[in-house]
Amino acid sequence: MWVIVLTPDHFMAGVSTSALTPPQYRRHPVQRPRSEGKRLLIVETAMRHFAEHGYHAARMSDIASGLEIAKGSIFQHFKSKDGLFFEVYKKAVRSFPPYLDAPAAVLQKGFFEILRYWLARTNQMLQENWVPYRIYLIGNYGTDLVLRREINRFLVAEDPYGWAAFVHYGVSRGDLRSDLDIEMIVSILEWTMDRFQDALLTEALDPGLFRRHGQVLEKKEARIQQFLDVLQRAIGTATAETKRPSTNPKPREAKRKQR
Amino acid sequence: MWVIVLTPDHFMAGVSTSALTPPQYRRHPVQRPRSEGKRLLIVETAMRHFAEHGYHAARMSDIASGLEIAKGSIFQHFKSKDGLFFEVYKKAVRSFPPYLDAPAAVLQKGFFEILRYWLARTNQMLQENWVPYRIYLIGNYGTDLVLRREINRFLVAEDPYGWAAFVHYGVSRGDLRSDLDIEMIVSILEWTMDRFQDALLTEALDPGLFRRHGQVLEKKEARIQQFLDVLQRAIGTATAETKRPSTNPKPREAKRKQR
DNA sequence: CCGCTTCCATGACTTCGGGTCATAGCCTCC
DNA sequence: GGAGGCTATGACCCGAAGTCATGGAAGCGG
Repeated sequence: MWVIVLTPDHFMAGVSTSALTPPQYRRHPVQRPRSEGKRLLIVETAMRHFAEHGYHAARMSDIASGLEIAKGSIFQHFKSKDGLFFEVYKKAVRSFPPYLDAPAAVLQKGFFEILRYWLARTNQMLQENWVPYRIYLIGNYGTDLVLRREINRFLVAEDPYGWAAFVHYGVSRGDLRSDLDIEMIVSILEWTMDRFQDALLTEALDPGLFRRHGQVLEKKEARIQQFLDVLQRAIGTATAETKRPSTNPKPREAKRKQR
Repeated sequence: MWVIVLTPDHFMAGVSTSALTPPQYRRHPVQRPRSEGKRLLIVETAMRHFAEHGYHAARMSDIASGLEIAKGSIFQHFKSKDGLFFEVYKKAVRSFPPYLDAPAAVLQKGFFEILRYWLARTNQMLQENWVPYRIYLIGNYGTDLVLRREINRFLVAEDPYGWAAFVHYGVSRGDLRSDLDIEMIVSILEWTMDRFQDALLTEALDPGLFRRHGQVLEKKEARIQQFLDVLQRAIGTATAETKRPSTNPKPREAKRKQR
């Protein structure tokens, strides 16, 4: 009944196109090298700018002058500011490691220990690599709904964290309940992990962006433990083992019974 | 080490001030009636506009002409577009019912049944009242990070859904685990409920904004059930009862044993 | 009833930044 | 070396947020 005004499909036509248009150059079978290289340069510079200033405060002219090219040139590579940011966002997100990219030793320990591994590394990874994380943050919470829509489509399509594979791994190991829709498990994980990591991250990246959790590193370990405990109960099988490594556990073999 | 560029405290000075400045009028003890009334009118009109067009596409001039006043006038009431939207957002969010505002009959049934009650009503409430919900959506995902920051501060301060009280209620009834930090429970709930409702809502409000969950009403009931089941395991006590009302249950009394 | 003060509405004006376009240069291939 | 089409350029446009000097209205003291 009400009118939803969202610019329809053709909105990001420029963006998607530029991403999907391989070489439609004349009859050259080879792709023009310059073009791709330039695009990449622009994306890299733009990423820094967006990360430093946020989406709205970033100026196309600054990005251009940072590259010592004309503003207009950027618009020949990327249809719009939105389009450029979208490319930046994709690049940033693609640089994140999938969950299953943990060391073999960690992989063996099972689903929740893998989660713990990544959560514990969150801070470190952030500090080594803050730019893409900030882009991720900006993309998720600091743009227009229209762009957000496009971003979500991308996330669904690419699943950069590899949730699907990871959850299947967990289910096949018997670490995760098999009586739930996979979809539901993935959703729950995405939602909570995103926000939990945001909470961990933004204490450093953007204090005050997210609610609560005022404490510092001391409690961090404990918080992660508690969070994993909750998750384990929610979607894990009742082996009740990964849950509390009371002090520091060793009995980790029985777990391999593979459901 | 890296530079976080966020306009500092004085950023929304105009906004906060305008909200916090009661009557500093001359020596009239009474507040000027005109001013408040006008502010309200503007906020109401602006809310419709923002809801219909989104944040960026909403034009201050349209809002003004919708009210048949000059654009400049709006800027005398609200320092900026951001400021106006923030007021709109606050008004929208304040109009939502707290969780504990369920009918007494529902309240008796315990924490998770209250959740179920509200989830089941989500669609209905949306349709009766889509404007503030859309404002909520826009505020959460469709603005700048700077604004988002302010919004979060507001949400923390006001807790419009009354999570704190609601969770305490749940704990005191023995519906919720008491071995977790209250903070953790509240966070988990906020995160998942927000997103779950978003998923339910945006199917209607903004298809494609959120990931997955393609199905329709048929499955909705089942999804709610599954979601509550997961939540129950995660943060609920093991009374294991609220969980599965197998078909359509009647035995709802035993629950009152109050832990 | 008159001047005075304070608030408020006005709309023309400024500023600023995203996006455009005609033009010129350049590269590759024939 | 000529032709055809990519690509860079920067002056330009346009739209929208935000400003400001002005005039008017409403209350107050006398």
